[in-house]
Amino acid sequence: MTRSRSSGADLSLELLCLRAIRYSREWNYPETDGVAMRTRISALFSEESFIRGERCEVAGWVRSLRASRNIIFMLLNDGSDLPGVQVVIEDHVSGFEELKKLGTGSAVKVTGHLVESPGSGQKWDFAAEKVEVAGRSDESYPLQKKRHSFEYLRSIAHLRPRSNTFGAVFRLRSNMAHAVHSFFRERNFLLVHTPVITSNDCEGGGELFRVATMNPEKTGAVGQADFSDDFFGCRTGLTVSGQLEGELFSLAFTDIYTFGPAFRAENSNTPRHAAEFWMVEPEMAFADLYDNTVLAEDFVKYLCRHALENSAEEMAFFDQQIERGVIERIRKVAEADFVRMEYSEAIEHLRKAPVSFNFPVEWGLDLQTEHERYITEQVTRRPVFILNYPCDIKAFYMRRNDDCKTVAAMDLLVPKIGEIIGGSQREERHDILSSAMDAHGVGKEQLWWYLESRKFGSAPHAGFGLGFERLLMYLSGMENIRDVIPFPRTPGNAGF
RNA sequence: UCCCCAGUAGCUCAGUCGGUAGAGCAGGUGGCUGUUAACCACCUUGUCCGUGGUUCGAGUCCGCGCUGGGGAGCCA
Repeated sequence: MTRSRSSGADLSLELLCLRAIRYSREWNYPETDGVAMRTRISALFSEESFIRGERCEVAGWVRSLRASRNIIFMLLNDGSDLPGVQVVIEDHVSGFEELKKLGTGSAVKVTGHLVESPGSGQKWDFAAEKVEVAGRSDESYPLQKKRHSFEYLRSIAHLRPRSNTFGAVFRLRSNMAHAVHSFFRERNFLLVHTPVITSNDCEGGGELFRVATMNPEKTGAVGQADFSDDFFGCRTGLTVSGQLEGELFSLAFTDIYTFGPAFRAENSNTPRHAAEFWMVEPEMAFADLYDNTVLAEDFVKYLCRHALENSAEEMAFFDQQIERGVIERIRKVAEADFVRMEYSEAIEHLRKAPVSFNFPVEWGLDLQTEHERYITEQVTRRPVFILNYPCDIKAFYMRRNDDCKTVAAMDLLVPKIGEIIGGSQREERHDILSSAMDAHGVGKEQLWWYLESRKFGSAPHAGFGLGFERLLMYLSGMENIRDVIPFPRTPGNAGF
């Protein structure tokens, strides 16, 4: 729907496209009476021809409607921006009396033009010449102009994207997904789509959802089922991570990343966990743990800057409605130098802490949420990498350090959220990886290919995983992961 | 999965000491020449989450269950 023409484009192709658009426009909108095409509301205020008052057509859903005898004010939103546009309908417009009764949520197309608004709430009005009702909204439309609780909005997930908050959240989500790709593309990382269905259920990342075509009512309990007769001929499930396959690609394309869904069948009931979520997982060959922290720091800062610059309207909304000061908080992260701290040093800080913790602090034990938040909120007061954890509390694939007590793991902790990134340098030495798999009880029969990658040109490599939804929570101030996922899956919830 | 809290009209919530159900908003009707969560008048709306118990009587007290929220664990 762009109205500007790129100069270098293939002209004949462009003409074909324009003709196709024209045909489709005539098909879809036979009564538009010479108006070029539908204009997105966000484009209305940024293009000079519309500001001069050129006639055009906007289409969207009614957010609110105020009618008096001779005039109707209709707030129209098409999802392209937060405020939408106020459509002013005067009594000469065809169907005026019927339009007065139009319900909130109705879908309408309006032909008209921008005029400067004499009112005080907005700069521009859209003066209607013609209003077509595409779809009326029933009087039971559940979204009201006043504030709803997020809990209630979750129960109407089919309609909540039409609310201000979720409009902002999902525009931010879309922008940040693009930012993830642009960050890695600028650095010449290869995007790899790792499989969603996997046969290795021992990646260390929690319970798998089973994938099968067999009918459990006929074959009995899954534990007794014979998977050799099933579709894949073996036990399969939904992936918990694309990392292992990502490593294989990094050993061919050097720098790669995956960005896709991951699934965990854990019975987690917290505001930070979902059964289906999206992960960003870069992997770099010929890179060590330090390189990994550099990439992670650049990545997080890039994403913060991107949100502030490219979702400024949404960030201003979050700052006002969701979390006061969120813009300043994100700006500080974008400018901060992240701290790098050894696990052992973190333990020392915790032992010396003038506060008491509910969980014990001792070298060899994992850091609890309360410990992580103390470090990043009280000790460093900025994002901090915790490096080189004891091997016993980390996954089998992490590289054993020379002290034989720690592995080259890293967690990035940020104020308010805690862990936002987890990663490591990978064990590239065949014999050490082999014994680590034995020690962790990881089946080599299933992961033979992973182990074998260490036989043919194995190289030092490192990578990390960033939970995309946790990033969105961090950027927006939204406090429940269910409110940054379009249709969230959590225990007992897959209804939409 | 464990601990704590909550569930009353379509939504947000009030409901006193256990005495028989309320407000605002939404919706409906009418009014209003420029509104801004419009305003004014009138009107409609209840399995008080379910279930069992205590009691002359339960929205209110007790048990169990369901759902939601917060915290913890698991983790991203």
